[in-house]
Amino acid sequence: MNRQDIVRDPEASSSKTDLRLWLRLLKVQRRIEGRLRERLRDEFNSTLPRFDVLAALSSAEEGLRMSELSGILKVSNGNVTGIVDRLVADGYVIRSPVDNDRRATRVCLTGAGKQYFDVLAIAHEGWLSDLLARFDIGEKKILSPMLDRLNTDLVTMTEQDN
Amino acid sequence: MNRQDIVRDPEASSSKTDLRLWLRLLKVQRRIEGRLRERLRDEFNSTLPRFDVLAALSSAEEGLRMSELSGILKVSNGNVTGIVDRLVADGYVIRSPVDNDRRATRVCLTGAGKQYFDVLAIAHEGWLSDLLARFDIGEKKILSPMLDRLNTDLVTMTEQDN
DNA sequence: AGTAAATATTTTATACTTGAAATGAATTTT
DNA sequence: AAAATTCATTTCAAGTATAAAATATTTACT
Repeated sequence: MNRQDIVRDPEASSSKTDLRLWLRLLKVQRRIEGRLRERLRDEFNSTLPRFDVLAALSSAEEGLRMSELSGILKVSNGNVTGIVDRLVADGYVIRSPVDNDRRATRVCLTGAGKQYFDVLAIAHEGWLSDLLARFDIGEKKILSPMLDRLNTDLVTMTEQDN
Repeated sequence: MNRQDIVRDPEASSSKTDLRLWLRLLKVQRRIEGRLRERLRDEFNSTLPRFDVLAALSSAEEGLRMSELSGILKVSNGNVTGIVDRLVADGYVIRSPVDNDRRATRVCLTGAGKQYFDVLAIAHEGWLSDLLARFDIGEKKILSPMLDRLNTDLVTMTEQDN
């Protein structure tokens, strides 16, 4: 069975199907992300990367190290440095030293940051809820765990952390 | 039925479910995109935005205007200007005037651009195929059209073009 | 203890991205 | 036709993103 045969058989060759699947996923992701970014900008004069950092910190009672933040958000260290710099300037987060390790920095929400994020989070959840309102509830129940399995498979393929 | 009741009823309140769905989609998208970017950089010293522009042009026999490009890729006009600038500098695309409209610019692949993209496209398809290899084939068949429907619903909600 | 290796973060260079303003050209209105 | 509007693109300012180099610190090894 040579390459030609593989390509002619719709069952055996899934690479075009895979490509289409990826492009569709990307299209959905871009549309949702674009909408969320637009709302954050227009209604809160904020951005998605800022929101992501605040969200990560808000689920960490004791704050997070810079490297934990970049690990959770899956972005580079240097990137987090810049975003945290701006959030510090705005008074929403603070950097503090870590006991017994002077290399590391702990980043925490300030009181103002907590208050601010609580408002953002409710709005964010609402926007998402609105965006997905027309999508069939039954399909959601299938799609969500399927994406979770896909992610698990990807983790296996890429041999990285979850 | 007040807000508390809604929140307590797992069927009636889907905003948490929607949030989880979005976060899962995002996680999958970031992982795949990260991998593709890594490969493009390591194996071809290129980037995803460049690839996207070349891909769009490669399906357009007569080339595309700048605004058509940004429309297809769903990125801003100014963004496309920069990426095309670099592709022109590399000799992969050319800008040419459009008859009867001196405001517009047509962007086309050069011969070198076509050759280059053909190589990239095959590699790209292969990487994707590898990444999705472990994901159940039956699930793919369900997931792909479901994402398509989700996109359609989103288009309705956001009242923009497809 | 003293050196080497590993770790956490920042800095740097470059590229991508947006939204808004600016420019130049075509179309519509008066 | 002149003026106003719309349109296509570029420019600009600010923010986001990566990879790689630099810095500072900690841990491991001898």
